[in-house]
Amino acid sequence: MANKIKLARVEKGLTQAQLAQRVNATRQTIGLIEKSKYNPSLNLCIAIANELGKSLDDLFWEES
Amino acid sequence: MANKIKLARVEKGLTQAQLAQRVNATRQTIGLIEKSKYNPSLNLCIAIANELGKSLDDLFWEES
DNA sequence: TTATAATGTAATATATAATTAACATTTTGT
DNA sequence: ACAAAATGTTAATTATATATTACATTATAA
Repeated sequence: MANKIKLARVEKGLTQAQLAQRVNATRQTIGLIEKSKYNPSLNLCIAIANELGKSLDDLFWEES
Repeated sequence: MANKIKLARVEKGLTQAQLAQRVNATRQTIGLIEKSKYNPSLNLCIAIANELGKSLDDLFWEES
């Protein structure tokens, strides 16, 4: 699940720091979201999705 | 945007309090999210979506 | 109308997301 | 191998989502 975000980021040719800057977050926050089971805010999720050209479902949804 | 959640909830025949209980939140939190006065956590968004039979995009995504 | 359920809303308290700073480790390029 | 960039990770602090309590207002049904 986390790797979907990392994959989308790398496909865009962005570092964690670059993505963080573009969504007004810190590198550490991006790293934690990509890695462990962080629980980010909806607004941050939306900003990340917009920046990576994906939707919320693309990055954060798991079919149950 | 906020009304999408309210609409989905009413379609399911649930009150704010009932939905809140099922997603381990409070009635007030649900009410504020419906009024889009809050920035809920991803986990809560996912719980709400699952409970209402919708996806994240269905409830929280706006095409930009 | 009257009672009751549902929702709105505000104050304070608590849990945790997110920041900041710092240093360690890994990766990448030369 | 070496240096630089990228990422990992931890501790302390700040910002804010969420809970709790309480009361007000609006809907719904008898």
